[in-house]
Amino acid sequence: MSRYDTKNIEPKWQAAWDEAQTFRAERDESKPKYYVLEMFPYPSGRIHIGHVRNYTMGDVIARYMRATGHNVLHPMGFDAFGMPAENAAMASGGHPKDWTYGNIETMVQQMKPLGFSLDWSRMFATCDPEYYGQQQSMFIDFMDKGLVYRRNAVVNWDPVDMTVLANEQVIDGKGWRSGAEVERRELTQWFFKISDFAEELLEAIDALDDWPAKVKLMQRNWIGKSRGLQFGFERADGGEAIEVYTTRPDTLMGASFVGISPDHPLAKELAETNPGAAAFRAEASKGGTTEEALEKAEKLGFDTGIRVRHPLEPNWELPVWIANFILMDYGTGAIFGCPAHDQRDLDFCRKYGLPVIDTFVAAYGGAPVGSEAFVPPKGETVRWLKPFGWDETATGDEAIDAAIARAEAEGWGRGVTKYRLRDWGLSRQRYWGCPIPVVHCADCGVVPERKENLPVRLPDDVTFDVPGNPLDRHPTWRDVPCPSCGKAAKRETDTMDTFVDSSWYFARFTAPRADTPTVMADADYWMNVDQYIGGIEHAILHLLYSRFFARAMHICGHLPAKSKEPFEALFTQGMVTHAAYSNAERLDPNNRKIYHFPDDVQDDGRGNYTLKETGERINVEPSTKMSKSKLNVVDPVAIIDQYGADTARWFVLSDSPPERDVEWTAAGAEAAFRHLSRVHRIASEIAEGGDTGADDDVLRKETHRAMRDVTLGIESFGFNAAIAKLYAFSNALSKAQASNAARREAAMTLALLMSPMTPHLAEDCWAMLGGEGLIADAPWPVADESLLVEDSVTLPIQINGKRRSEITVGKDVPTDEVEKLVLADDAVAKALAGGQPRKLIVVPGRIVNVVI
RNA sequence: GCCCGAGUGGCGGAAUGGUAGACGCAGCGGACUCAAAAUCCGCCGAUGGCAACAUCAUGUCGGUUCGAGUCCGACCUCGGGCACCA
Repeated sequence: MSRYDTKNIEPKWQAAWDEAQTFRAERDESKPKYYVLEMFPYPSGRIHIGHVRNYTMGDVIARYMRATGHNVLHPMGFDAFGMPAENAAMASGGHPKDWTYGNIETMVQQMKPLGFSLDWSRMFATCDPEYYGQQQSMFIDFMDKGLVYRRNAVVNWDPVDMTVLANEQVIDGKGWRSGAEVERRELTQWFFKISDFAEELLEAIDALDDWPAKVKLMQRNWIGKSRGLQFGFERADGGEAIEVYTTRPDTLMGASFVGISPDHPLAKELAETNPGAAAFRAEASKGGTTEEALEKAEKLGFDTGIRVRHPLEPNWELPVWIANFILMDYGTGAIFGCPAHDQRDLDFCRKYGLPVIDTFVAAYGGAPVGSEAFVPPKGETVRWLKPFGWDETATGDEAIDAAIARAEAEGWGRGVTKYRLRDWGLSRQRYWGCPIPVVHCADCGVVPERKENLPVRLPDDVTFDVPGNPLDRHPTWRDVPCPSCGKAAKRETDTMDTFVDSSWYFARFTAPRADTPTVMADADYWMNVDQYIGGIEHAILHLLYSRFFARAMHICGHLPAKSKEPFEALFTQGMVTHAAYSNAERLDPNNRKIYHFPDDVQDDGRGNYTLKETGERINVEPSTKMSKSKLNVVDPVAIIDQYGADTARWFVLSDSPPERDVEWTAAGAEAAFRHLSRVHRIASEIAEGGDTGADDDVLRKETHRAMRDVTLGIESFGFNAAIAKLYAFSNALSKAQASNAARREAAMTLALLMSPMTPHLAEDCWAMLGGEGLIADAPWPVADESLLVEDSVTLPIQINGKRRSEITVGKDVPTDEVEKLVLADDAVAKALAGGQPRKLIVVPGRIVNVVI
């Protein structure tokens, strides 16, 4: 009998697939195409067990689709630009390019033993000049179509290192290296006009039938369409009116101040002459730029002394405050505050002694606002104290419409639709990214590079010994002639956000070596991505940017119209977690937890854990996100070495539903290996021949049920459920009392059904059992419906909703027959005690409920 | 702070509004063995009971329904995102 020797089996079948070029994707009009894509990895240095899970899911789909007659495209690449490469260069002195390509090489070598059905011939990295050069070419196309512009925007500025910081480099408002308090500073930056597409991106979500509802909801909320009133507050001093936007114009009679952003033009103007305003602006500029930082910061205000007139009551004057919580990017950068119906405004008014005016109360028994603002849903009917154009009782929505109607009728305001979605700032003041292909000329202004000069390559001779962007201080790269007039000019030194790189890689995979961004015939054949798989953390930005990019590419002729929504179906998978073990007896000198490697911890079998070396007690933190600092990272390379790739693949799919997190456990991996060994043993026993009985029909029914259940599991992304059925089928097969022919047929079916998950094992079993050719080329088994039909069905009987008995009836017994049988049942008769049921519910084929 | 999810035995989880706990892990018992490993067989939510069985049980509290893990409302805890991490 042959042994389940993964170190021999797995490389053997990988070589066989390579030899036959099984997974090479070529256009073939005779078959339906299927494009399956997993979000490509960042080349961090080693593959992670989370990658194994992500790519295994994609591989199951890819292999299943191949088996069901599709021409499958399943490519792989690397999202290779980004900060870690520069950080590594700063930390250990190498070059980001060497670091990145070295990591890619390592990761490819780690991925190949996993046996994914990838077309490696299409691989690229976004830092390849052949890729980013095409991206630069598209950037110029986007410029031509008016999809790109420059304006000022705020960045995190480290005043000590004199450099721009990413949000993750700002820790508690301070620069990660310098420790200096971060400032918000304006810089001229490049933007994509994604906001022009806000309505289209919102509406098109409705048609994304195979996207998770939660992702669609998050995107809708992110785009944030709102209807409100825009109007100007006339200034008492005759200065220029202050335009405000509000989604609650119905609360106008409760206004107690007008607030403007510290970045509002009026605030800037005041700061020039008013030292108090200047000081407040400086104070408000401290801290990071994230919305979270702004929201959580203490709400501060500065009374400008300016007064404005209330639009409905000209004698009513409101103070104008500069407030640090008002965003210049949203609406007009100015609001009116209504403390009675907005908690933030209420806190602000209580703090600065501004009045609180109720405009509506609950429909019945409403009390005035105290320390909590009254903010009912807009659809709820409330009683108005100060209506202006609607009834005393009305909903918020009705009042909002009426307020807008009155403002428009009287000519002092207009209803407008706004979106929360802001334009996409793509400038990064960093080296390791795609250079923005423009030149700044004193005479011609901003001039795009000539396409024949693309790619604008990153220079190799750079150093990272001082903070800041090396491109800025690289004279021979930076100083170039103007592409238009030829005079001395300077290259743009900003590079592109790495989200740009990942916003079109899926399209590039359809023609990865082309000397244009895409080739229409290839894009038209392979697009769209039929199944996209990745982490929920990309639910908003990456996916929204990609949806925008696909539209922009279509406008520039790089994608067909059907690809405006490039991802037909989306699946968001969970993380792989692992218990972390922290020392329960001591902390490190900084009062932080001390973690230990799983191998250094021992378990007494009763839930008590100790450190092997010292016997110290250990706290187990289950299901913890893997991280180097917690020493709970599982290395796929070690798992493959110990158990083989198929065990790793099987385990990451088996233990949890794919959209949820899965916890890696050593015992679970061991169990997976034992099961795969068992399947191999069963197949090899059957291959040796011999009958165990004559119940062929029983086994055949089991076999076809397995076909149905596993197929359903794969198609619905219920991989864990499919695997549970495969366990059950394996058990049935090993116990089957049947002829060798029937067992061989069942075992071959088992191999076929397992082949998407454990392809090497499946090939080996297939070969042992006399299967023809590669199982990777074999068609998917289809269940025979006639073998799935059950002759009789067991119905549970509930009495008042609690299960009390059951009856078994033929599958076609009519409902009135079932009722009679139920009433004759001992438990039912006893419960009825001679009386009649109040109600008798028969759900055919499912359940019976007797209501007494 | 705002937006979106998730909570079921000792553990991972299963369950088109219809028998809660499939399948796996751990544990317990047994077979095989000189012994062990491997393998095979059985038991396995809690409480009470010899048992039949009964009661409780899907984060908490309420609601809809003949029937709720599943639908609705509120809350608690954990996780993802918040526009320069990828």
